[in-house]
Amino acid sequence: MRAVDVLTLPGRAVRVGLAVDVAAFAIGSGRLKILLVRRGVAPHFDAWALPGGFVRAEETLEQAALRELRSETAMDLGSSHLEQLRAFDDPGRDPRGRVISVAHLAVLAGGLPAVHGGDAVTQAIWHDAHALPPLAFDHLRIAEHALHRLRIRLEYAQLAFEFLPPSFTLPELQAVYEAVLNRPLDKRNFRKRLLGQSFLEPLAERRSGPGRPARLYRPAGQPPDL
Amino acid sequence: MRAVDVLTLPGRAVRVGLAVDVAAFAIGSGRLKILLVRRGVAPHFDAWALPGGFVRAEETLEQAALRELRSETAMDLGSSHLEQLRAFDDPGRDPRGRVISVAHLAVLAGGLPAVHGGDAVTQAIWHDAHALPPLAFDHLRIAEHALHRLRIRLEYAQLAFEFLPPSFTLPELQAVYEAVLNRPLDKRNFRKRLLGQSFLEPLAERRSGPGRPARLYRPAGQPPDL
DNA sequence: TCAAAAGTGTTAGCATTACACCCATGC
DNA sequence: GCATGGGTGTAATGCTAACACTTTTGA
Repeated sequence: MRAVDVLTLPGRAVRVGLAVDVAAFAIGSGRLKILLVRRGVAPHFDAWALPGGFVRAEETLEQAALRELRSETAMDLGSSHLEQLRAFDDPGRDPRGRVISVAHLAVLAGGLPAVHGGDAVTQAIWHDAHALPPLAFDHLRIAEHALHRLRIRLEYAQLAFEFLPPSFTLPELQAVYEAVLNRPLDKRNFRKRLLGQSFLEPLAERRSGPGRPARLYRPAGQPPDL
Repeated sequence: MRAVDVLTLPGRAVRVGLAVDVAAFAIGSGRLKILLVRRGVAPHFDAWALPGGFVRAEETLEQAALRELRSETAMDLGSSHLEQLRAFDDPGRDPRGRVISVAHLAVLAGGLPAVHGGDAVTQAIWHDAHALPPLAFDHLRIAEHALHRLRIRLEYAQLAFEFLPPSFTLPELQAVYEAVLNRPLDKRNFRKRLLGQSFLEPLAERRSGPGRPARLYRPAGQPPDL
């Protein structure tokens, strides 16, 4: 690949800091959680924030997002869903000067992965996504934008599956919808709607526990196994 | 405001070129048009492209988009709709090196404003948006993304009004929908749907021409005049 | 046999689609 | 009076929302 720092730009072209921030969601105890870090450096020392940081010259925005998640929270996104939201560019959003941040939405499968503080961060926690504390920079706006997009994707794409392991029961899927939308749904209507569109493929096995065992499903359109 | 080029970034932080590109749409002859420029400089000399260019240190993304539109096509967006789409960051999208472009969607009111070539551009034209020629960089992807967003906004927000002058007739509004969706709509169903949701406020006047004069409307929720 | 959770149908209201004729004006 | 485009209603269909009991298992 071409060297990047020799990029020749027109005279007045930008020397702007480019950052990424990530709103990472997961489900824990039936509630929607968002990943927050406590900043260990200025500016906004000790404030809660979304994980994120500056993009390096040789990486894509997505790679930067993955790297920051790993270094700040010790969490590996693996094959989880990651999508770009938009750039936030309010002048004054960063007291250090002109920094534009490209926000991302991540969705973690299968509960709350362990996280802990790392580079430039003293803590990393999963916080209730419907009751956010004050956040550094414009991260509250970013988090709200991310939640909004998440809800749209839930209805519109099949993003709910991304919160779950490869196979799951319908009550588990319904719990995801309820956690993200933050309201209860009718069981019969939910099943009718989800099974009606053929996004789901029933599996032979069932999941047992207390009560009647539930049928397992997986997202349709996958090869039987791999 | 703080000086920007003295921004101190962590050692390995980015020195990436930051650009904006604009997919600007308008309606002409009942068809959806998109604004294209013919490049007068390398790279992609002489190729068609979306208007755009590098962001300067002191401006926002939106200001950069407006400035590039003005300097490349001599078009002033005025109070027209402008919204950000997303950042495009494929490594290799620009042969000069690492350049990330934040794409924007613009909607022009009241037909096709005059445009002509300007800085670094030999021509500016309104081209049929449903039959795009090959475009420089990844601008075809950007244009398709913009068209997709435009269609979503049409149904979901009230973006159709942005193509029209402050007051307009229902047949004019329907023509906007038909141009953007690129298919005919039923007149009765269209009127029922639009008048049912109370987005429209009827005005006293009518617009005359050949045939029966049409009632004028304006978007609801505006003060009576200003 | 009891507790716990999974599973199952019907009805009413609402939105969407398809479809054809009369109305108001200018020339 | 005729050409031009604006304006109007109804019936069928599909989707959404509300609602309560039975089934299957483990303890």
